[in-house]
Amino acid sequence: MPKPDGDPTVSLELSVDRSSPVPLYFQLSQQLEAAIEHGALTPGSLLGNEIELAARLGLSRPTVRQAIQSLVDKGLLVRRRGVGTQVVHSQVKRPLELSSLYDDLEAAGQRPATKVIVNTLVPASAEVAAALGVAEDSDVHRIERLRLAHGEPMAYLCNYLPTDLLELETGQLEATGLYRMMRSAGITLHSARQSIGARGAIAVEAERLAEEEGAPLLTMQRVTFDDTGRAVEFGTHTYRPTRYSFEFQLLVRP
Amino acid sequence: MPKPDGDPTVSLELSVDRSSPVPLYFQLSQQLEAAIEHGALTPGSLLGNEIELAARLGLSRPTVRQAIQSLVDKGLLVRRRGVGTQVVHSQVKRPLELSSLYDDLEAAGQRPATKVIVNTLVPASAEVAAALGVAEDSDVHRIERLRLAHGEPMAYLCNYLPTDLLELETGQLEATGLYRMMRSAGITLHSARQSIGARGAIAVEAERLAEEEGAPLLTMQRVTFDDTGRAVEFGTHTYRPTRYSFEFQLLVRP
DNA sequence: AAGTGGTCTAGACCACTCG
DNA sequence: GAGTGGTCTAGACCACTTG
Repeated sequence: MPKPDGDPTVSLELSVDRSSPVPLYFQLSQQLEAAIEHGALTPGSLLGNEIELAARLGLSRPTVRQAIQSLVDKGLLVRRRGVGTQVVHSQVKRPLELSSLYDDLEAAGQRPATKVIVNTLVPASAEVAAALGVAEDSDVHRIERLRLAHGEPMAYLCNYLPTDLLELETGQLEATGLYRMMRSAGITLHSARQSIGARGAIAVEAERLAEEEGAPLLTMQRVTFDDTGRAVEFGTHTYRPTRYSFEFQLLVRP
Repeated sequence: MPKPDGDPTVSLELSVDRSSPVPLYFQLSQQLEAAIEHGALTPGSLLGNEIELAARLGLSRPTVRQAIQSLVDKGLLVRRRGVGTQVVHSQVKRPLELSSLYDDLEAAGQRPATKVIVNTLVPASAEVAAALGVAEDSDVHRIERLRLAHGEPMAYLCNYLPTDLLELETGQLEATGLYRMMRSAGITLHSARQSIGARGAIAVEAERLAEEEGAPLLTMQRVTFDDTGRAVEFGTHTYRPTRYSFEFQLLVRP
């Protein structure tokens, strides 16, 4: 009698606090995620059916489904009709979900060291104006930062921002990071349009990054939008490929 | 009396077919997406409240919510409590969602021309064995392909696959593409772990891509997993950065 | 105060998978 | 045939935003 994979029962300590302001489905999904993360729910194991799980927790089935669905969307669980819900077993799960690509978005500037080289207002070039959706030659913030790791330059970041969004203090930029500052200013980030490429370093880039002219560089351009569709940031970044690469996990949409 | 933005009413032809096997929420989300795409729902316009929409269509509110939620997940709509549901206005919406990164996953090989250079079995190296989760020196498929655009080489793709998954006919590979073949073989793709970087071309790479030695190349490595967590493909790709870059849209998770 | 989305319930029937 | 997830209903109360 071959078991499907792992343990079909769930003898897990799950409970919800109805007096908490945290939604019930969210409490459940957090507990399940934690159980997966620290191994209480092993890869391939079945979760037990939704009805029984709902009964055990005193929840309705839709609430339990909502919790499970959020983990399916994260790629941690897989549902199969007629079979059940299983924990995905993918090698190296945790550390790879939020990696550099998103990390840049989430915690830009959080790295060991970031040095602000330029923080000024400039008239928008045609390219910048088009990206940010502002008038050409109107003033925009221009920030240039050097990111260091272990004392070595890793990346050179050049960003443009509209002037009416937030204050950009150099000290805070180095301590807090750009994206965190935008969030604190009440900006709700929604999406970003990215382009990743490569090219040989021109003289000034080579000097900034302690490379030689013509050395391969990894490049990234990004325009970030808030939830009203307004462009809130345009960035042109160059990375030393020996020190940095983009690593991330991609979920295939069903 | 300043309107929030756009038209707060929805005078749209929406209807569902209850005799169809297509789920009601999916019928609705498709119609809404189509309306957004061809401009019937303009960016910034409000969708009208869920209750009224449900009543108008003869659906329950949860069903309408499910339809709306799927479009929120795609980044096409934004919900604000106390306000309503609005169409996001982001510049260039359609063509950028499925771009090269996913395109590679979805339709690899669909490009103007793909030439299969190598299609053979080889013993797995340590790196390949680790990526695919097979024993070292056990046989694996090795495929090398040259991708051309307008007669010029654009990328060189080297892929490894376990032997027990599918047949790999060279003709079909050139006509259909690797990912399509995997799907046809009943493999449900789930996620991929990617790494994008850059480096100078070594001699053999330079020759393949008609570049010079040391020229900057864009590189991508990927391991793809099916929904059981099994590694189904490992690929090492090199791109000519003057002909190819990775472009994609990133949604910020709430 | 009115209107919106956010959450939740307690059922129901169906489609699919598997033994 | 038994068990699973997939879909759907008709309500309910709450939290938040806005005028």
